[in-house]
Parts: sequence; C-alpha cells; structure tokens
Amino acid sequence: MKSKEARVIVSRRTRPAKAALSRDVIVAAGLDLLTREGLPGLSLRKVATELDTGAASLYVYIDNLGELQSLVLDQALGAVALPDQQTGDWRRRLKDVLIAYFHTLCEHPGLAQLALMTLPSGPNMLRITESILALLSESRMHGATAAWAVDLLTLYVTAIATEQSSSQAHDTSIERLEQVLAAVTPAEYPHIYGLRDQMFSGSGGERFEWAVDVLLTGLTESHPSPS
Amino acid sequence: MKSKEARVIVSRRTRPAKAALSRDVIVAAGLDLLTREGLPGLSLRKVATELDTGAASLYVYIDNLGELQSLVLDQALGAVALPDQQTGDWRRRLKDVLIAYFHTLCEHPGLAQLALMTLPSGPNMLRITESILALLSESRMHGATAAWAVDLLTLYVTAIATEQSSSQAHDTSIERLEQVLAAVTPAEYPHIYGLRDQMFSGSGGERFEWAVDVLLTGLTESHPSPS
DNA sequence: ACCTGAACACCGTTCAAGT
DNA sequence: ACCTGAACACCGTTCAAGT
Repeated sequence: MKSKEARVIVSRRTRPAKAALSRDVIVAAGLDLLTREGLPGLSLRKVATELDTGAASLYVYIDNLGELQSLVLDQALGAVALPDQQTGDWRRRLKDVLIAYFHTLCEHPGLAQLALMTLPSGPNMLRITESILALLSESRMHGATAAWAVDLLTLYVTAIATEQSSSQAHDTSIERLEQVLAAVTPAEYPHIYGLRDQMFSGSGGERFEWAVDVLLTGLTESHPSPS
Repeated sequence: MKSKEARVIVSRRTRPAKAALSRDVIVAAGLDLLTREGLPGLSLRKVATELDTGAASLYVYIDNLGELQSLVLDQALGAVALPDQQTGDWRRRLKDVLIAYFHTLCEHPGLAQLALMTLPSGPNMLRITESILALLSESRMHGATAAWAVDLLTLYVTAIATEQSSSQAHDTSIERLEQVLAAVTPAEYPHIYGLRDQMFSGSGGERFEWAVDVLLTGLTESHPSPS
C-alpha cells in the first residue's frame, strides 16, 4: 500500500462500455457515419475515432478502405425488402424490387454514389440480383438478355439515385449545370433552349418510374438479343 | 562587383521554358496527368508540380478541385466528333454520336468515373447534348420524352464506360465481384448460377450496342411519355 | 494582379512495439 | 492474436508575405 487514503475506485470510462472491436461493429459505425455525414464521413480515421481506437486497429478486420465501403454498402442494402409473394404480374413485382432498391439508395446520403464507385458484390446485392433474375425469367426473355438486363436496370436506378441525392445535398456540379442551362441562347443551342424547362422537370420518383417503363418495354420488345 | 571571376551566365532552367500559368495550361496539364495516372493523378498538388509551381498558385485560375475536374472532363470531350451530314436515319446517327462519346470516355482512364462524379456541364457537353436532342427530334418523340431521354442515354453510356475501364485497370471491386460470382452455389442462387457465365460475356462494345438498341426501342415504343 | 512557402486540417497505410 | 502510437506519404485549402 502506497498510502493510507481510502481507495475510492472510480471508473474512468466516459462511455457506457467500449464495444469489442469486430467487423460488424466497424461496418455498423461506418454506415452510421455515412448516414450522418455523407460520403466524406466514411473514413477509416473517423470510424476509428467513433470506436475509440486508432485507425491502424481496423486493419485486423478490414483490408482497406475499399473493402469497408463495399461492406457498408451491402449492409445498407439489407434494408431492401423483396416481395416473396407471387401476386401480380412480373413487371409489377420487378418494379417493386427496383423501387425498394432505389429508396434504400436514396435514404442514406452518399450511398448511391458508393454503389456507382464500388459495384456491389455482397450477399445482399446477390439476393437482389437473384430476385430480379427470377422475375425476368417469368417473361419470355432469353437468359442472355436477362443477364445483361440486370446490369442495365440496377445501374440506371443507381444513377438516378445519385442524381437525386446529389441535388438534395448542396452539390456544386448540379448547380453549375442548372446555371449553364439557364444561360443557353436559342441561337447556339436551339434544341436545348426549347426543352430547357423540361430537362429538370419531374421528381426523382417520376423520372424513375418512367425510365423503368422505357427499359422494360425495350427489353421485352427488342428482339436482337445478345448472341 | 564582388569578385574578379568572369561572370559566366548559366541558365538555371532545367526545363525549356516555364509556361505562363493560365486556365488552359492548368486544364491541359490536368488532362495529361489524368491520362497518364488515372483519377488519383488528377490532384491540385500534382498539377502544380507539373507546372513547376505550388498548389496555391492554381487558385487564381480555379475555384477548387471540383472545378478543375469539370474543366478537364469537358476538355477531353472536345475529342467527340459529331456527324454534321444528314445521311442515314436518325437512329444510326444517334448511335454514332453515342459511340463517339463512349470511345472518348474509354480512352482516358478515369474519365468515365469523372463523368459520373461531376455531371458534365461544359460547352462540349452542351454541344453533344444539342446534337442528341436534334437527332431525337427527327423521331416522332415528344419533346418531354426527348429531354429525359438524353439523360437516360448519356448516363448509361457513361456507366458502361466506367465498368469497361475499371475492368481494364486493376480495379479491386470488379475482381471481387467475379470471385463472388464464381463461388455462387446453385442451391442458394439458382438463377444467378444458371446465368453466371453470361453475366460477364461480351465486350464493352457489344454490350454498349445492345443497350443502346434496347433503350431506343423502349423510347420509341413506350407510349406513356412524361406529362 | 500574380505568385509563393508555410501552415492547417485532414487522408490511407505501414510498422515496430506493446499486451 | 489483438491493439496502439508514431511515422510516412500524401491530400485540398487558406493566408500572410512577397513581387
């Protein structure tokens, strides 16, 4: 004993408890950060700080930032609910799947951008892909056509979601585009000028539904399928 | 005179001549860097080093990195040649425009990704957009449909180009996807398993042509146009 | 008006050292 | 096996100081 003072044991913890480090905890913290701060919030250093540790500690569970991004993306895609019932025609149900995918991408800021950067390959994306392929197989579509169609459909949904959420955030590039479009002269760009109001018309949802209809019509109507 | 030594005047220049700083020079250096080193090569510090100055000097001519990216992108799009002749049907000529756009995006590594990140708004993109709208107006398409179609078409071409060039580069995310797909079991994902070979089949060019046909068929065939 | 170096506040990643 | 701090090699951006 070093002294006679009563040993008052005081917890030095400022947090309830330090969560044990694990892949899941890291991914959860990452998704949380992404939701709160958007894409720039999803950094190894910030995730580490959130978990009360150093960035180097994360490398036990994760190879690099890219992998974390993949994992966070797929984690978020877990929220996409798939229709298991066989009610309604395949077109209607496919639209529902795409809408669910679309909404999840739009819910977290930066998630859509993430999906464009690191093409999704986790279990939840597989689940969604399988569901889309199953629905497409109900049409008279060739297998090869369906295989390429999944890409076409998901890619475009992702792209609209990106546009959608970058206009919600104060994205510089979309503001620039609007400014440029407003300054277009009828002499130089007659067609753009004539349609300049309609190019930004419609909500994300409206454009989304329209695009899916166009794609599905094209897919079922165009016979030159891939060899 | 400090000394009697002959004053031998020796140029300290190691380069032919220091190019005067200007917006154009900066953008040109940026595009050069992008072509050589891809997206990570396009940084303000690297451009500055290339021009034998400090990063801070660039801010006289450029607001921020985002603007440089926009400018570099549009500069590169200057290479997209548009068909001015009225020969062939509009579908064929539209396809040519999109092919030219596609090839330019594929030529410089990282350019397609840049086009996804910062939606293009420079004069060259306006030129391309105007040309597409002009061709679409030759069809019996509604103006509103055409306005949304430009987006749909260019976005998708950009997305394929991104996929294409990220598979040329040693992109981690596409390798991961291929691995995951190869490990899929028929029990869990029967449809994916059945089509797993066809999902990666075809060259970028083939997939591109197929997709454009699908889109154009959908656009001309699907009557529910945007209100 | 233009250019500069230094500073600030960040990054991802590695590594030797601890437990 | 896991965690850590410090270091390395980068970023974009700002600012006071020079010309």
